[in-house]
Amino acid sequence: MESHKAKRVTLADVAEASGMSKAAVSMILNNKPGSRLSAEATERVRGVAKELGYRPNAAAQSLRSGKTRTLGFISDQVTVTRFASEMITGILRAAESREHTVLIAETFGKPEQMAEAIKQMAHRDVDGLILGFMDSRQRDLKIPQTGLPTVLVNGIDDSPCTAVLPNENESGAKAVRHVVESGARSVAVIGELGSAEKDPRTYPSITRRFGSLRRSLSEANLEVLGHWVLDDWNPTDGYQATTQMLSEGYKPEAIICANDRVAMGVFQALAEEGLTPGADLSVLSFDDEIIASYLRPQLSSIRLPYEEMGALAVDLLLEGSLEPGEHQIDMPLIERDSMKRN
Amino acid sequence: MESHKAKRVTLADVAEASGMSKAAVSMILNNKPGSRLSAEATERVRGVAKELGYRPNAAAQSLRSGKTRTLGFISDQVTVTRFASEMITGILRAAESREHTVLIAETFGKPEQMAEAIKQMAHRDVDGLILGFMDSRQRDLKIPQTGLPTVLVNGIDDSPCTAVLPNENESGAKAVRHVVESGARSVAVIGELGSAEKDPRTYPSITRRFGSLRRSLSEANLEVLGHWVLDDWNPTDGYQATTQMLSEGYKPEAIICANDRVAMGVFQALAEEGLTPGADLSVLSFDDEIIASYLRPQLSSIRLPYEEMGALAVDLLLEGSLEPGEHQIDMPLIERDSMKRN
DNA sequence: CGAAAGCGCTCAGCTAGATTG
DNA sequence: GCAATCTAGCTGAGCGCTTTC
Repeated sequence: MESHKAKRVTLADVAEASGMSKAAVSMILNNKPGSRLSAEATERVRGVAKELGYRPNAAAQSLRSGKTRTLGFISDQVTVTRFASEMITGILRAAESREHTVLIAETFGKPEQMAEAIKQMAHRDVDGLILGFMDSRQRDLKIPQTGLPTVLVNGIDDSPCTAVLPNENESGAKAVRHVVESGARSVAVIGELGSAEKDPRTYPSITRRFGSLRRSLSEANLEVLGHWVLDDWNPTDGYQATTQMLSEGYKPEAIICANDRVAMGVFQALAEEGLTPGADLSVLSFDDEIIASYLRPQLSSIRLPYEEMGALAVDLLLEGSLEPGEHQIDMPLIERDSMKRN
Repeated sequence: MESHKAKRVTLADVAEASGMSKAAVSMILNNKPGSRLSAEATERVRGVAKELGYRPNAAAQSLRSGKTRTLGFISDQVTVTRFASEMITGILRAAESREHTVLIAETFGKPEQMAEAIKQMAHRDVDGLILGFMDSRQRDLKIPQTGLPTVLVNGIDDSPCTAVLPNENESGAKAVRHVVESGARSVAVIGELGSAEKDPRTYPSITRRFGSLRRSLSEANLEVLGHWVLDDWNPTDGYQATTQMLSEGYKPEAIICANDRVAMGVFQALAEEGLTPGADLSVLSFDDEIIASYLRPQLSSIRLPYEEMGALAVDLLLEGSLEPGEHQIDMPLIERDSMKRN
């Protein structure tokens, strides 16, 4: 008679069924080096294990070994943009290839929940911790000092730590170069953020993006028709700025937008004036959100490489090379149809 | 002399430091009912635990208790739309309020990886499993029979199981009602999917959405100016269908779009003809993706309630009420500015 | 290749002393 | 004065696994 509860198969069951000791079975199933077990026994144990449907108990393994083969990912917000999703994908891919699983938590945009989330992860004894910041405006991360190996993604902190960031220090230069190569002679920049640059720590990405842009613009052989400063980066903002620019008589051959959402607004304003990106003028943007490919024509954009960033964070954690410092990842230019070839 | 490795504080340490037994400390820290320990002792133990920075070892607890307080979430794809993110958010919120953490995995769109992912979760002994399907076209889920309590979100399977779905059986009716109430006399439906309805199991949502639409349309006092069947649901498809419709001379007072991406294309085509949604005619859509609020004017849409779906899945799992069957969640109408008031 | 010792924790069961009838 | 009952806590076994010896 079987017991009522289909008890889970344990190492001991396999050992008994195969006439071996638990130790031997353990060694075989983990193919430990240094063990000299007969091929015949190895074969037999493997067979029995499979037949019985043996599955090691992770809790027991962790308890014994002190390693959980688990990574923790805490996001300030699993937002609505593609960014969180791609970061998760990158993390999952990298973690899987190293045979780790990932625990996920979110602070729901409330910084004070960070400590709680980290405590949860510590309780779970994750082997490493990834802190992802979607809303990169956040400041004063208040990262509790656990002993956990930690890497920040898309965020920086005052305390020395390992961080992975997009290479915004080059992104503006890349944009300008692309515009120059397209043959445009004049350019307008739409979307500089009014408050953003007051505190570089608050908006590191934004500050760097525009810093790079401005430096490159001043060196390039381009007539700069002005910067339009916005309060926010939504389509409406881009729409209004563009409408105003057009009404003031400016006719730039190229427009560089702060991001794709403002570019969407730019497209709308342009359309109302009968202007078509890619044909009448060039539009280039940053981020490469999903809407970039929805626009007509499709928008060329300099991509935020979140998936790569997530993957790198995992590699850093599992490679053990955690000296404090920044790792910058190239932002690739995604060429689509919004640039006019002159 | 302290040992070199700052050994982690265990229950035994707290017990010793407070002059109690491990059992007593365990009871106190877990405030077990039925135990009658002096208030004084309770106080003292709590104090010592905090002072020492005691943190229970989750692996040991799991091993002993057989419960991991962990839920597994496997997604077929952590896509680029808002859906996966919202589902995760819902799951995280619900799980947190019940003091569970969540392990996440993805099949990267490869159905054959589902078995592997589930095995991972089983190995980790999750207390429950949530299978999320973003790409609801998937068929033949091939869910390995683990003994794990499982709920499907946005997917159905041949085997009897608990599933959470959006209430698409009413979504079409809701749309038609809203159009009728707006005072429109004629309507066009853009975006019926050619292949979708051949197999209701393959696209349950789509099939139901259009089933509901068609039933309601036939009962409503509306002139139906035709259904435009599309191959896919991207902006380009909506754009082309609308352009063609307009060129054939149709002038519906309202357009119902299969989803927001299609609606985006519809907006583009309308704009080219000088037609403004909300002023010249009504446009209503489904899903309420992020782009719905980016469009000009903002798009009214019947929302896919992914966050609620995720949360319900958790509740179901943790409540233990897992009879096979479907739980349908209302799809709320998000009113914005694309409906013309007649 | 086996025996045995735990990893840190929880749970059922026990006990020593204080209070009652 | 003594058995019965409480009070307040302790003991020990063992979860399933890995790792000396």
